[in-house]
Amino acid sequence: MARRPTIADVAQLAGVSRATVSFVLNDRPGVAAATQERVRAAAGQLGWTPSRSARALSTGRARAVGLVLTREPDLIGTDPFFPAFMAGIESVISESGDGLMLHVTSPRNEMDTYRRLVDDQRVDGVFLTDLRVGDPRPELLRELGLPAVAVGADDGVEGIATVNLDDRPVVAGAVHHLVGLGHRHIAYVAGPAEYLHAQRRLGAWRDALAEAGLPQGPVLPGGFTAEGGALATQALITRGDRPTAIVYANDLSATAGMAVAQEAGLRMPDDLSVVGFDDVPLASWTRPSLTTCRADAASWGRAATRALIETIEHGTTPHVELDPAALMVRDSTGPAPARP
Amino acid sequence: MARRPTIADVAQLAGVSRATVSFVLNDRPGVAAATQERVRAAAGQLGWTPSRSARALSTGRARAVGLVLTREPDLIGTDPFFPAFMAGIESVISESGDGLMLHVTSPRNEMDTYRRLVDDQRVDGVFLTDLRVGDPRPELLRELGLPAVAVGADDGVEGIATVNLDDRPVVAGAVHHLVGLGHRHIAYVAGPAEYLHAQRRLGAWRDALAEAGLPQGPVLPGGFTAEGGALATQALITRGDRPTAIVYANDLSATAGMAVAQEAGLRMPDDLSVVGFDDVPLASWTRPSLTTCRADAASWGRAATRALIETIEHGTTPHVELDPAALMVRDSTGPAPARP
DNA sequence: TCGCTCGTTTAAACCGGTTCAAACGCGAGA
DNA sequence: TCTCGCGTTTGAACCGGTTTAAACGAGCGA
Repeated sequence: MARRPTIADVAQLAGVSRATVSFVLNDRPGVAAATQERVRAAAGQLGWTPSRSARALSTGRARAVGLVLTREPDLIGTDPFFPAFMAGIESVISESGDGLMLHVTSPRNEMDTYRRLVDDQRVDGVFLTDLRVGDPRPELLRELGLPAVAVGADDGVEGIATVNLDDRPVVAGAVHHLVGLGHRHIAYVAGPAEYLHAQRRLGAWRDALAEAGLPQGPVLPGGFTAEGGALATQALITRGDRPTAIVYANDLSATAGMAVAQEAGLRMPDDLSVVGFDDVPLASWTRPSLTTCRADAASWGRAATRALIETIEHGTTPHVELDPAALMVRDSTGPAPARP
Repeated sequence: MARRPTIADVAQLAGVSRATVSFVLNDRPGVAAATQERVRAAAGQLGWTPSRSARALSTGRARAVGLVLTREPDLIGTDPFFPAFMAGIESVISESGDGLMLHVTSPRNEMDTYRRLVDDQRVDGVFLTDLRVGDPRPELLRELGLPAVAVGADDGVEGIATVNLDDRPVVAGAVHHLVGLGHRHIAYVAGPAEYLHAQRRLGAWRDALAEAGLPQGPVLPGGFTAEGGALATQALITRGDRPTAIVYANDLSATAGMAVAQEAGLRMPDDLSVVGFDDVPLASWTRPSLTTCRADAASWGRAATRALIETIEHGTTPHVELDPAALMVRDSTGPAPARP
């Protein structure tokens, strides 16, 4: 009696068949207006909500999308992208009452996680983030037939929707900003080479320097981590030809780099200019505040979700290009020091 | 033909009934060893995975847990707790092949989100985080009959499992640390008063001061935000009786506070000592590095998940107490300045 | 009045599992 | 030889929806 009402209860109360109730629920044409009214009233009176599992079973759709967050356990929480990205996803799927299945996994288990996602049929599609060079996932998903949208990939991925934000303009903008301030010797602290987006940012930096007619500065790995940024910075500032500016692949590296430089007695931006990437919440509150690049992760999430839904429902694979990131100029960049 | 195999296919191949296959799948006793073997072989040969939705429909269990992340849209991403917490959840549920449904919502829509979670029967239980004073959610969930575990609540919540970490020892430890350094005038920049955990940290600070025989220092709201921390700090350092140490409710406020203090010409820790809370990844890379309190969010996630599963499966409501947070002493705290 | 549409409604099969009462086969005891 | 008991297996109902082909009934033209 405290049992949830089923479609049969509604049908009986409304004096129609279950099929009719189902038709009304899915507003299918061909049901008389008066009947619709009766069914709706009955459903309302009983407080009936159709059972997800039953619908999933007969329609074959889970009405949920999946996000796999692959990180080494100790790096979880260092990435400012995901919370906002997830908020963007949610804002779109909640319109249709769909859900988000989240899986946090380590790189070792990543492929298994995707396989299980498919086997379990718990999601109708997945987001593919942090694409890597030679990434096996697009192939795997196409093979398994699971709709997917690649986030931050240009449209090179065959048969998979993509949502991309071109980092090049903003990286170029950062370099121009530095060049305009008189910098001629600009270094780069890169993210892990396996990531496509890390590669693209590095390439953009290279191109921007070339375009400005400047020599390629040194490139050191920073691994997107604080420790990596610190080590790279240490190496850079103790070189014979110390750069006057460093562009970092993310804010975490940049902030750690600033700490190391300050420790070494360098003043910023007087002795050294620093540019980050991400615009983490703390970026405006470091000393000096950090000049960095801000991408709108929530709108990535929204766009990616719309593209994914389109793939799921119509089998099309749209390629969406987002508004470029913005350069947030703060106090960590300033005029290049006079040449000694 | 490219159709997924069903239990019927396995049954046919193994030469048994569907019921038998089901028994083997759920390792129910009463199936001859040889038969089990045949069924397993058949399932393996066909690559059969039972359909989640079908199981969900007949067992009434969704095999997933829900996490609702309630934040103002612009504060998403400032909280270091959740990613690690989610990783902890995942590490437990993935053992049993369960899933995590994530919902990011704003405070306005929070109750609706919980209701929908229940109506949809998409989860077997939920985590209740960020409990507030007079929180309506425990009552709602008990009423709706959805198993839940309250995270960071003492066992006052009737009929709901709790997982708690007592902040008091570490806050007391921080105060003792400051007192030992000679500080007598210690201020507090608090989190939003509606949160239970913010209240408890504040209370712990009060008690620790009282225990040390010191007067209550000023308490200002920081709202867990950088801006709030900055404003509060500004107010504190321009007071007549400027405190020599400030304890902040979280690292975000503390870091912004340090920036403001430095801006005002104060040196840390010489003129002012600062203590944060959370130990965000950047805490060791601010200048000076931040003395703060570290709780192990991943182990919260694990403990909370185990408690939730216990509630779901046995109807019991365990109350788990976690290891207290640890004080990470860094460079932002030092001897109190000599009284002018 | 008969036959035909056309709009509306429905019975029944189906999705792919779980579960329970009943049937089955076989060896032991009477 | 017959019965009983036990371990094993199964048929059939069930979970709560969706879907399709067919039935229904009212209106209309011939």
